[in-house]
Amino acid sequence: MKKTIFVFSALIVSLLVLFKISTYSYTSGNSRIELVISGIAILFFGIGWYINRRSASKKNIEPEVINLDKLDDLGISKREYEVLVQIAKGLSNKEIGDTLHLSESTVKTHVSNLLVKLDAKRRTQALQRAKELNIIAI
Amino acid sequence: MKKTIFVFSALIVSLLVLFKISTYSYTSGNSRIELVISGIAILFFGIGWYINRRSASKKNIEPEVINLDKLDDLGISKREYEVLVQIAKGLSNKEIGDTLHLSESTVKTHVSNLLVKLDAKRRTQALQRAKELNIIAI
DNA sequence: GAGACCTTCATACTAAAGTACCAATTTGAT
DNA sequence: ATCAAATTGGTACTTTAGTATGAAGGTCTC
Repeated sequence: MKKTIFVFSALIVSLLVLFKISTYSYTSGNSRIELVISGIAILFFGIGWYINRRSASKKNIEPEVINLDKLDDLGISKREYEVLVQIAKGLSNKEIGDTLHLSESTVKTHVSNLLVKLDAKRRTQALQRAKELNIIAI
Repeated sequence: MKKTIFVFSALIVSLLVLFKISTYSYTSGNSRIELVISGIAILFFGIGWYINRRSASKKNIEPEVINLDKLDDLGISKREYEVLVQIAKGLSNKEIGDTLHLSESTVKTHVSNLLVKLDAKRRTQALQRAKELNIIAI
């Protein structure tokens, strides 16, 4: 985010400089006008490239957009979802409890509820279902 | 993020307009030059956008190719891999035995070997590792 | 404020999963 | 043909996972 602002600010500044040069060349003859035009062309080519790359890379990180609306449909609560994410990371109930500051007992409760809501018998099946429903990252 | 890009783009456009107005006052006769410059700018912006989009979409066509060569590196046998695939489907050891016509005991042996070879403590962690290594489908 | 959830945790239990051995075939390569 | 690895299966055991049930505090809505 900060980087984006920085890059755009730099672009604006360079634009300012380019236009300043262009206005100079008006008064002192049209000798450098081609240079200015090509500079602007390169600059905007870069801008177009950059903007598209940003939006494209975002799409690549999460090709299937995580559908958080489905969580409501399935009745999965916020905390339960957090547990689900940790399951996907391959953690045990004990480890999930440590990372989320919960007792193993509480994690078991959340997992049990998740299994019912995802219509699964095991946590591995829950992961499979969650992937089908696009509610967790691949 | 998109909003930020939009705002900055709008800023650049307004800058363009401002400079156009300012240069009008300098040389009220040569209004064609600015038109040409801004036209070129827009054109190259579009070109940059388009080219990047082409290269980005090419990458998307083959997002994650399953790397079966890594199976050799990890020493995972054919049968073990078949078990791994069934684990990814969310099946239990008993169910895997039924689908592959094996005893649960044999499945357990394969799973245990898989866990060692994938450096995992649980089958869920094995799935996570296998996904990282691109040896199973997403 | 009563009811409906969510969150947290506990106990006690059953069911899987996983480990550590061992052992008999089968397959593949040298 | 021989040797190593793969495949299959077993027993006995420990560890997780999952179920059932209860309970208490918090939040939000009607």
